Amino acid sequence: MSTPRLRFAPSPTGYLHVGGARTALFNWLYARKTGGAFVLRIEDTDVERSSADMVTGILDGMRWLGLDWDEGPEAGGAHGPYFQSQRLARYRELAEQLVREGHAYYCYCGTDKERPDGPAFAGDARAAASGGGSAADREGGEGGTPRGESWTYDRRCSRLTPEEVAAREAAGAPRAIRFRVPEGETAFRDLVHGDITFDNAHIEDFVALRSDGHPTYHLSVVADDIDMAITHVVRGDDHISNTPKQVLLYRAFGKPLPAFAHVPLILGPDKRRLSKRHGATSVTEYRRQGYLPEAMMNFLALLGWSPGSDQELFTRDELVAAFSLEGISLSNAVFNPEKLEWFSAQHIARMPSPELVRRVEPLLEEAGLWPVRPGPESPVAGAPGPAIAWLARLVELLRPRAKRLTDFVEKGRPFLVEHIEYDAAAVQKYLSSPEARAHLAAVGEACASVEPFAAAALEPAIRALAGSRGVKAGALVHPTRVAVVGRAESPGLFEVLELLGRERVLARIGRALRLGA
RNA sequence: GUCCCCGUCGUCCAGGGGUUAGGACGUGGCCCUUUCAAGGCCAAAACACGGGUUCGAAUCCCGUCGGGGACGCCA
Repeated sequence: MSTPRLRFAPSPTGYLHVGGARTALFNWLYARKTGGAFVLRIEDTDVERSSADMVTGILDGMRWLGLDWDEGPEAGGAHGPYFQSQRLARYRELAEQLVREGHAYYCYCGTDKERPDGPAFAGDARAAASGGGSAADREGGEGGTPRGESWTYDRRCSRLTPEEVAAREAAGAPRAIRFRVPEGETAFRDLVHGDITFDNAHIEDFVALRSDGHPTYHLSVVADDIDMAITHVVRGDDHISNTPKQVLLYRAFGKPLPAFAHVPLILGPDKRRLSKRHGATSVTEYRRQGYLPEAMMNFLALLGWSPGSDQELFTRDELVAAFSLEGISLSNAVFNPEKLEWFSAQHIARMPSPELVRRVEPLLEEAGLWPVRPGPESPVAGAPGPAIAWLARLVELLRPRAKRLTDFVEKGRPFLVEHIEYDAAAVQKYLSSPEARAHLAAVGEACASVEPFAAAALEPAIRALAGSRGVKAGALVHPTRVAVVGRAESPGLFEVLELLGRERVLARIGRALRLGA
């Protein structure tokens, strides 16, 4: 077989959500693994609900995740255009071809609500589900004999005489094009689920071209997948029941079927399909929350796919190397934000320092914390080397307890502002007693003279001081921590002191001493 | 309702005729420790149910139940 060609075909009626992102990821992984092409196609035939902003958002989300496409918007390609709204003539041509060849017919029924005599259906699924419509009702109607037991369009327009057609055309009745579903069964092989067979009696004569000339989903995907030479259709399980219609279309066009692979859906904690009401579902939202894109990719890849081993942490390249369609699981998966956070922490822990600094810096800038303003208490003032080197030290100090990039902003704040805020509870707990304040004052004196002002010298000095004062080191450490960062938690105190520098440490201890005086 | 898909710890995955049913997240405990994390160790925690087939079933078959999805001139 020629090289694989895969595609991700979102409709720009919303942002890129995690389900779509994972579908895109599986397609991308397979394309990259096999050296095939990854095509991005925008399915914007629903003019009402599509918007250019959504396209931009989806593209941004893809880029953030690192899912680059070989053909599509902004990339071009030999099979364009890649916006369905620019391919309308092609769909019409194909729809007319179907009619010409007897695979489809004109339908003048209009939509359900447009018809004065109600649905032209042997039954109405929604009404029946809510208690309406008996079997007797269904079978009585004019021309309405149910084919099989499903409630499908009664095909009344397929039986129109030439005179009736002429009359409707003369009256200027809007017409859609409906596909004529043949008798029999439609089967296809799914790479994930195996062979799947549908009785055609359950497939209705679906609309291929709307009366406004726009194609429906079934026509446009098949037309595009044929024209774009797509070899593998990897998409959500929710498309399984659409597939027989599309298979019928491929046959009517006389084209070979692509390989289908339907991947399980991503569910919310309530086991229902993940949606807005489950909270954050857009990829952009996770980006905003500070998750690393490589963590998101890693997490998403393992939702519904397994390498067959116990390995969980993967780099992008490792995923590409390990990926295979055989590892896709059969059952739906619940999205677990806590595990995502774990992946994020793990990827932060493994990221090379310069890269991590490069990611943190813009967030600090956005928060107005970087670059630091010049001044006597500027954190980098007394520090050796360029400011970026100082930032790298800060990032390394914070790294072990960072789960997201935003943690560097929040936990880094005391190191980047001149006047820190004091947490009331921490002050109350560690700085309110006279003993604590006396200890703190003593630490201040020690800090004024210890040489060099580095963790390696500070630690023995402060421990010795604790010994001479007859207390445990903690009795000095805790008040000092609160004094210099304003909180009860921080990285190791001695490293904190060193990074802060003598000037700022002494200033903050002095201020803390005056705090409740 | 009809059709389709699915069913291993709370969650994500491994296993797939004979295993003490494995790993990870989360949870609990312990260790480390100046705090908080991180890290290390330990623990609790699952084969939906019922029939077959078989010497033997979590694994194969059937049924039941449960869950999900699709039934638009949405995609």
